[in-house]
Amino acid sequence: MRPTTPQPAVSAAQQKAIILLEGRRVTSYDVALVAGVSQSAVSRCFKPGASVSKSTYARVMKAAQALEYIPNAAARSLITRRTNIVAIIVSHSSMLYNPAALSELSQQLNRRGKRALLFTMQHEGEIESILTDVWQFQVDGVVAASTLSAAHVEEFRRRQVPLVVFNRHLRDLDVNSVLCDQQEAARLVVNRLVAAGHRQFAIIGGPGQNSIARERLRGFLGRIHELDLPEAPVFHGAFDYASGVAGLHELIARLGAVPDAVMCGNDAMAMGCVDAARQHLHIDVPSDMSVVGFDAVEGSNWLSYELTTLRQPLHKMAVAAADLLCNLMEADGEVQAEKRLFSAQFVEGETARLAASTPVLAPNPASAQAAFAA
Amino acid sequence: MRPTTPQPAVSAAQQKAIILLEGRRVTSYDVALVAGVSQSAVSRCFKPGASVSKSTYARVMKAAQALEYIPNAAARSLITRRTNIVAIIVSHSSMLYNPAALSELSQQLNRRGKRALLFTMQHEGEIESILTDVWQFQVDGVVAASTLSAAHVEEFRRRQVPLVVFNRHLRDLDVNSVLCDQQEAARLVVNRLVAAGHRQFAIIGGPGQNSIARERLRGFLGRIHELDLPEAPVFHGAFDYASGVAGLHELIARLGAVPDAVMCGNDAMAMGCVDAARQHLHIDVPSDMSVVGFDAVEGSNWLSYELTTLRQPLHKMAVAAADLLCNLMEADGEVQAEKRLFSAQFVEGETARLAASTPVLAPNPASAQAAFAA
DNA sequence: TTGTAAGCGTTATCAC
DNA sequence: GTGATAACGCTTACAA
Repeated sequence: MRPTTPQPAVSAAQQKAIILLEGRRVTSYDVALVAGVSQSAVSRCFKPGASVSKSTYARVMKAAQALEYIPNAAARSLITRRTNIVAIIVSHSSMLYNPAALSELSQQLNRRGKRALLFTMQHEGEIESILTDVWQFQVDGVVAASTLSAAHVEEFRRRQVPLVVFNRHLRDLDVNSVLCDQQEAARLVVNRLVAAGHRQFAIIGGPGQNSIARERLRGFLGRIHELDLPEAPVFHGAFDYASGVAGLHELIARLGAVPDAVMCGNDAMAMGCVDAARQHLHIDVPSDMSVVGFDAVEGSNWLSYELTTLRQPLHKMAVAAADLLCNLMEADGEVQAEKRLFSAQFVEGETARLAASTPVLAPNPASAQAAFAA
Repeated sequence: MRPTTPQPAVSAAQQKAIILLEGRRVTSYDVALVAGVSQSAVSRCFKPGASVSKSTYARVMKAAQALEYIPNAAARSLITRRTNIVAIIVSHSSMLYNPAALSELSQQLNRRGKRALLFTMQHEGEIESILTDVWQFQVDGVVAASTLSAAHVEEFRRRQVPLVVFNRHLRDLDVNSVLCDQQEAARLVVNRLVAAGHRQFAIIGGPGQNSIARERLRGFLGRIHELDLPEAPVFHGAFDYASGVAGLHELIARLGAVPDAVMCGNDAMAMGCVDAARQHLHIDVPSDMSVVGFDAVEGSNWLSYELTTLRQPLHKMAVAAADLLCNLMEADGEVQAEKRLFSAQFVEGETARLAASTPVLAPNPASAQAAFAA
């Protein structure tokens, strides 16, 4: 009774020696040689759901293991036209100030079998060279946590590369996006503070070229205007702690008085503002002045601050972005652009005087006017 | 006088229509057709330093621009055996607690024409599937900011994939690494505190499975032992703020007294410790107790903390890692493994009582003994 | 189920 | 300088 499985044509050790000698990498052809099957049989064994007999599969896998064979993704993607790579474009600053978003995104993509090619952007100008590389690498899709021009968005469409914009409001552009409603959140802050009796506001905003900062500012100012409150001075900061410190000093100088509340474009600036108030100016926060931040970053809830701030549902947003992108990649055709809008959650904290937790004023302008008319 | 340059065989618009119709991507062959040259001429135009005549180059580039042609990286790397991709393997936690390191690394690689394929690791177990993908994508090199086993390191060697380990001390492994001397830094902390009269220490360490945390702890304990100081109780935290709070409470309970100084495995825990001391236990920091952190993260120098801590030269380290990796990729052969060791810088801050800024005790054991003997 | 052979889109070699 | 032509390592009809 001799074995039904034929002896391998070449021993694994022998073939491995040859490969090492020739200085090349292990290919499916090597595995085929050792397993005594055709090269295409090897290929089929690595394709889930292909029709291969149990015995061939076993022989191939044994040979593959012996040779430490791993399929070459470049060769595969050349023919399949899929790379399993998703590009993530992210600005340097959002990486430093909001690492959680990138971390969540990468994780959600991994979970769906995609790997992330990371593009970090220092200046707006870098976007061109980044996009060139994005096209070169033939990524399956892109998540952009950065501002894109209409021309760029159009190029994505022309090249048929699925794009999801993460937490940037691209006004008037028909583009898939996942975002948190920054204006709504900012308006909510004003409403909550007004309900507790604040009237004179001051604002420490983020960088003017940052779309999130602009949306937040727009929300603050719009709501203040709607409610006919005194004009609020604005300091344009850089999203860092020092801007919060400098901002408070300048705003008080400009107002000639301590405002009822300072609303900040992010938490780092809010913490700078709180510290400047307490330690430089001996203003009691929140008794004499309220301070509100944005983002609920690591550290905002620590005992020394317990900042009143807003939390974006980053986890949900990352899941939504990954889902949306994967759907687009499946569909492969033209799909109606979709925008998924999330709401930030108010974190009461201890740096703002607040009324009962249910806001007296409704969060949207129409019903707010109704409330006033009544 | 008719033009010397022949008319294009096909107009760009025409060819573009065909491509769109066939639903394929633009290839160098399309460009060749439009430019009226051979495909290999097109290829040469995109290879820097190839020999092409001015006029051919111009015609090719014009056609390429008209068709929005970008070379396909997969096809290129199939033949050149270079992908221009470097994998960065980083643990989830170091991404959250030290985003600057990743940011610097990605930047330095970009500067050298490499793109970063990001692998984030939640649990140690994921390393296997990550490495499988690393081999698949045929990356040119890997920067690992995570612990690797000897077997993994050996696999890198077998597969001839250049590896640089970033800020992990892989004991007894012959592997290229760039790291900050955590033990030296920890010993320096003890020295500085002892010089200012502290004797009874307590330690809030990081997670036991984290190599950096272990090194720091080893440094603290080793120096305390060498100096014959009272035994220091150790609390094992999780690198987060809450561990700092809980740690201080438990350490005081265990000691039955307030220690002279608490040394922490990172800044988040140190800030938790400072807050717990000041706000829960009404211990004055630094008059009644000193607290020292590690890493000098964003926030450690804010007014509410002004933490005494240690700064790793992350920028220099990222540059060194990128340099080292690029050299390895050039060399392509066996090179003696290199370890580049950096020193952390002491940040005096305001949470520790310190003597004159020059430490009385020398930082290394040999000379310290000499000092005692004298 | 399995093997043969034709691509995928480049770069590299080598005549001309 | 330029154009054939042969790789690179894989997937996928198609035939057996």
